[in-house]
Formats: sequence, structure tokens, C-alpha cells
Amino acid sequence: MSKYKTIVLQQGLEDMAVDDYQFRKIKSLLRKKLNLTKKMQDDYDRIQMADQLEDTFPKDAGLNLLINVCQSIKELEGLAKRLKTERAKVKKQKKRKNKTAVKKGKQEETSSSQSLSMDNQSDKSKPSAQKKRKQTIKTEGGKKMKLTQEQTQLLEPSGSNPQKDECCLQTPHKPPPTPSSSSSNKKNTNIKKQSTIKTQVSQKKHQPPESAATSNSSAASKLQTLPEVSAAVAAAAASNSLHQTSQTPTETCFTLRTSLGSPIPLCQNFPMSPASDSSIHLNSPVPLTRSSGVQAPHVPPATISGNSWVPHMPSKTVSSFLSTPYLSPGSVSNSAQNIHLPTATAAGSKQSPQSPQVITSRPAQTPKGPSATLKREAQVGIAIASSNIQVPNALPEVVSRNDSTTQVSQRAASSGIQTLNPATVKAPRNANVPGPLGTGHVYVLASLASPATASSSLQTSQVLLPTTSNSLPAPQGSIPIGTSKVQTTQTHLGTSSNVIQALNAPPWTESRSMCTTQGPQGVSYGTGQAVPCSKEKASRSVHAPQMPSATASKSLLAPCGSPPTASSSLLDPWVSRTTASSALQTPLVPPTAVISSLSRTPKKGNLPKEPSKVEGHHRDPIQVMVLKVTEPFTYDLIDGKRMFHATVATETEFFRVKVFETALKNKFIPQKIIAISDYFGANGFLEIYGASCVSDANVNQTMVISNTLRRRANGTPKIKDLFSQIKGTYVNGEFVVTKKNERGDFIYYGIEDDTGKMEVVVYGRLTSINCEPGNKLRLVCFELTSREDTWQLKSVRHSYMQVINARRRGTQP
DNA sequence: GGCGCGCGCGCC
DNA sequence: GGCGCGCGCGCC
Repeated sequence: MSKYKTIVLQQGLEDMAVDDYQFRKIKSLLRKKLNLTKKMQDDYDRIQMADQLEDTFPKDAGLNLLINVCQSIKELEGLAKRLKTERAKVKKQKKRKNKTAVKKGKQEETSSSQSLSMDNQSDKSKPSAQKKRKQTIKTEGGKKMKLTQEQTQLLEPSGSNPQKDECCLQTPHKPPPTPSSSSSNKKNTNIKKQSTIKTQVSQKKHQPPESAATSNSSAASKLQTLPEVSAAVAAAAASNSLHQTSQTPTETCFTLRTSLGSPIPLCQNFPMSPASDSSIHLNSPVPLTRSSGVQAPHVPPATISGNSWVPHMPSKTVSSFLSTPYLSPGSVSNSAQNIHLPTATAAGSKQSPQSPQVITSRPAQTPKGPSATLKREAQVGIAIASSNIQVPNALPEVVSRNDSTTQVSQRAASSGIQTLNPATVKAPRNANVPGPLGTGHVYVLASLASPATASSSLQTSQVLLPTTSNSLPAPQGSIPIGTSKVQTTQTHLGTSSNVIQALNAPPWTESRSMCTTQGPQGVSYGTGQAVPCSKEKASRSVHAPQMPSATASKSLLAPCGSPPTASSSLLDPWVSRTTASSALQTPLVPPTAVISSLSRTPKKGNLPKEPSKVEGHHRDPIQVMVLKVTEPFTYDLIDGKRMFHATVATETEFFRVKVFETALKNKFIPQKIIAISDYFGANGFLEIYGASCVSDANVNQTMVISNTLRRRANGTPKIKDLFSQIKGTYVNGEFVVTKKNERGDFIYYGIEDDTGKMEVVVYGRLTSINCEPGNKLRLVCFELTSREDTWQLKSVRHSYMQVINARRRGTQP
């Protein structure tokens, strides 16, 4: 029954709703009926499962059984309905030809009976297949709905519709195969079990009247998913980290491609920027994204303006985090679990921190302070890493110094708040130095690093950050935070963001800040940092916080110790978040206040000079103001694929956006505030695939974007400054054309400004745009690269080019 | 405490 | 986008 098989595989097992966790659950539920051995259960991917179903139930390829299973899983009820619909279609067709169709009413019975009879067949049919894990990172429509309902204010329209899933569909990014993937998975499962169910929140909304019991289980599953996600993320990160050093994320790319290649109908429609773009670059770790995003409801309201940052996931950082495990596997795993646990408990809280997109509260400055500290820390870590050695000894001292408890509090606040900091952007670029081995050490060092060392190294750290540093700083800061709060979708987000912040740390200069920060960081963020510290050196009082089991964020902070009061206050917010998603806002507020008082105000927060980078799939809504939009254009002439670019900003950072749904042009109106509830971060862009991913912000929503930030977001970089950026960076700007040279299929434009000159290389569709010397070229999404001695801006798949100030008008294709 | 620097901001 | 101002910070 090829038709049934097709439904089972492509519309069933590969449905976006069937994330890895759900898939495993399905395997578990079918274990008996399909006679799955333990190994089969662990190893089988979706295709193999489809084969197994087909072998066991040749009549309908196991479709009925699959439907039954899906019906028993709350999250998959929607899928069950869809499958029923598909089954009905096939039956109709069959009726015309044969009578074979089974009556719908008896479907279940038949399936069960079949299963019983067929049991024996299954085992051997399949060779130990390749373990391709397709982790289709898909979220369920149902989850979203829940979210939307809860969050009505923010997300209203977009989320509710199951179809929205389409937005996510693209996600198909698979987590790169981690070396230790199997182990990690297992861990995840464990974690899941342990994790308390935050699902309750989700449950509230959607429970289908049908089976309360099922719903509960499903809820639990959802919760569990979070850990998975984190694990997956970690795995992905780990893999990434390995590759990152080279900067060519071979594995990541591979995975992406495979995902693309795999027959996932849903995905096909969506352009996959990572894949599509000529170069994927380091950041690709998209795979991290997950369905977990569902929890969006938690999203804290406006209060947490700072939070907007959270989303950013410096993939690198994440990876680094992961990498640490390699150093000390045993310890690492433990740490990982710890991390997850907190998340699970706090799951509700997680989201809130992340989502906090809410820009409304402007306490931007306060957030900045914390962020700065974080950054510093990161730097320190980096610096240490570079120096590598000896730092550890210093640690004790450092710890003692940490009078900066206040700082800790700051961090905590900041962690929640600032994920998105622009700083992140910087970090990636710089990173060239790969130091896989170093990372582990670094990691430890960072936590321990004495102030002195840190300060000395700081400058270097900047350079180092990208490669080595990534791993180090990120893990510390990011992990803990991420775990505690974010994890679901965000897991990566949260973590990454944290990481990012660290990396970002703008104030390279301040040595002292570092010292203080260090101590607190580890503690405050707890799980993440703690883990590393504990593993290797642990014991220190500071590290103690690490241990914080899932339960109390407070405990974590406390350990940090110095600033009990402040810290406690900070923590509380988190706690509250965890417990009550609704409460999120209030909690947030206190932290910021605390922070401001405690921390030395950083003055003016550092406004980013470059767009913030986000990695992975994010479902927590982010509110942004639209600053700039291009016209929709066709980037794929063959398939007629269209998109447009946009620049959006929060009060503290800005983002470049690729919108692959041109119908969203009516949402992307300059000066308008919108909520983006489902997006992917890749290569420095936010990518939006579905019309439902963007909604209008609340009417009352206000957002003040400083002129400085606007200028930076819309401005043209100086050519000289581009020379100091890493290749692979995507550049926007308007440049005066001084030369034009057509060679073969390429057009080379010489561009220059008062700081230097370089070359624009145009290939493909954009060569049809007529631009002559003297004109000005508006470039969007051109890739910085170099050939021999000349720096170039190269057109890539999603590049947009426009001639301005030209007598002849060249427009986009 | 003075000086210089970097940053954000606002004016033009 | 350029320029000047004010602020905060770090250095001496």
C-alpha cells in the first residue's frame, strides 16, 4: 500500500508535530506491537519505523495503528486527525477500485488485531539501519495554540492556528550528529523523567475533552521535550564547536542538507536560508531549534524590555558549552542533567526570560549594566582561555574578591534580559581561533580565572572569543541561565543568548569588572557555570551553587553568596517565573531594580554597532520596531521564490530579517511595532517563513528606538571597518560605484568611500541590474569575502541590490 | 583630582 | 550622516 505508507511516513512520522521526543514516544508505545528490540527502538529513524509498520501491517502500512497512537498522545491529536483525513481519502479511492477499505469505525480494532497477529514478523526485517536521526524540529500547532491563548496579548492571531506550524516546518534543521549523540539522548530521557512537569500551563488550554489521562501524559511529554531540546542543542552545539574552529561547519551543513534532502514535504516549501545561501558559515547550528517553543505563553509581558536579547543564540557559544563535556565526560553529563533539571522545573520561567521581548519597559540602561558585566565575564573567560593555564589557581582569590555580589545579581537580571545583545555579533566575527581542546580548559579557567589574569587577557580575549572563547564564556554564563529559564524552544536561545552576552562583553577595558563578575556569574547562572566548575575544580564555594538542583534558583544565587539580599531578590524573580508564568512580569521588574542599585551603572548601555545574531528556532515572541524594508524580490528565478529583507530593532539592538512570506510586507511597515513569534536565526539573520509568524503589537505598545541605534541599523559601514570583520559576514549598505567590469557571468563593481575601496561581485540574477560608475548601489545581504588582496562583497542567494541616484533605474529582478 | 577617551545623544 | 556636547569611566 504505497499510499498508506506514504501517509504513514510523510504525513505521519515526518510531520512536524512529531519531534524527536514524540517520535521516541511513538516508538515506545509501539514497541510491543512492532516487536521492537531495544536496539531497534533506539536506533530506528522515521523511515525505518515506517518500514517496520509496513512490514508488520502490510494491509495499511500501519496507518491505523499510527493513528491510534497519535490519538493517545495529546500533542499528536491534530496529527491523528490529519491522518484520518488522509486515510479517508485513500479509502474513497480504493472503494472505487476495491472493497478492501476498512470501515472507519473499526479501524482501531483492526489495527490492534493486526498488530497482535503480526508481532513476530517485524524484528528482523530491518538491518541495523543507518541511524539517521531526523530530528525534524517541528512544533506542534497545538502547543502554539496554547501559547497564544495564554499570551493572547502578544501573540494573538498568529499562534492559534495549527497551520502555523508551517512556519516551523522549515525548521527541519536537524541537529548535527553529535559524536555522543546516543548517550546524550539517553541522558535526555532521564532528564525528562526527572523533570517536573511544567506542562500544566500548556495543558490548561488545550486539553481535549477526550482523555484527561492522555492529556496529562502528553503534557508531561511536552515538558520532557524541553530537556530533550536542550540536549539536542547541546549535542548540536558540541558538533558545531568541533567544526567551528575550521569555520566551515561541515557537519552542520551536512545535516542541513540531509534534512532538506529528506522527503519532508512540509519543509520543501520553505526556503532554507542556511542551505540556500552559498555559504553557511559557522553559525549554522540551526538544528537546535525545537518544538519546545510551544511554551511561549510564559513569555513575560512588556516589563522585561531587556529580555529581548535573550533570543540570540550564539551558536558558537553553545557549541563550546557542549564541547566541555568532552573534556570530562562523566562530569559533563552530570552537569548537563543538572542543568536540564532546573529547566524542567523552571520551565515556565524559562520562557519568560527569553520571550521578554517586551520592550516596553525601557530600563534599557539597567539591563545594559548587567549585560556589560556578563560580557566582561565572557571576555575574562576568553582571555583566560587564551592564556590557558594557571588561572585556576587564582580562582580562590577571585572568589574571595567577589564582593561584587551585586554584580551577580546583575548578571542574573542581565541574563534574563539581554540575550540579544549586539555584542554577540562581534564575538562571532572575531572568532577565528579554534581551540577545541582549549575550550575545556578555558571553560574551567574562565570560571576560576583570577581577575588579574582576566584583565590582562581581556584585549586578546576579543580576538580569541570567536573560536576558543566561544566555548568558554558561553558555557558559563549562558548555560546556567538558559537552563533555568529558557529551555524549551529557547533552550538554545536562552543558553545561547547568555553565551552571547558574555561574548559580547563590550567593555573590554575594565579589568576589575571582570573579577567581580566571575564569581557571581558562575553562581548566579548556576547550572551552566556550576557544572563546568564543579566538574573540574568544583569545590570552591562559588561553584557550590552549581549544584542547584532543578528546584531552587534561589539556592543557586545564594551560593554566589556574597550579595544575599540582592541576589535573593534577583533569584526570586526567576523562581516566580518558574512557578507562575503569569507572574513573570513582576519578577522581572524587581531584578532590574536590584540590579541597577547594586551594579555600578554602566552609564549608557552599549548600543550595538552590528546586528544581533540569533541562532536556531525561536518561538518566544519578540517585539520589534520595523526600521527598514526592501521591496519583495524574486531570489530564485527558477522556482519563483520570493522574499524581502527588513531591519528591525528593539530598544537596545537591531536585527536583520529575511522574510520569505511576501504577504508579510503589509506587516513590515517602517516605524510599526510588530511581534515575531516564530523565527529562525541563521547567519546573522532572523528568518520568517510564515504569515502567521508575525502579528501586530499591542496598540499600547511603545518602543523608543534611539536615533543612534537607528543610524547604526540603517547605516552603511565604512569600508575600512569591513576589513576588520571576518569573512562570511553579511553586509548591508549604500556604496558609490567607481568602476564596473564585466567578466563572464560576473560583474565586478569597484566601490569606495572615504575610508577605502573594495569590490562588489555580482553573479546571477543581479547581473541584470544596470549600474554604472557614478551610481550608488544599495546592497543588502552581500557576503564579505576576499580574493587575493582585495576585499569583496559577493552576491549570494538572498542578496538584494538596488541602484540609487542613478539616471537609469535598476531595480531588483 | 585631573585628564583623556569612548560612547550615546541631539542638533544640524 | 556629520558634528559637537555631555557623561561616565579609566588612567595617571
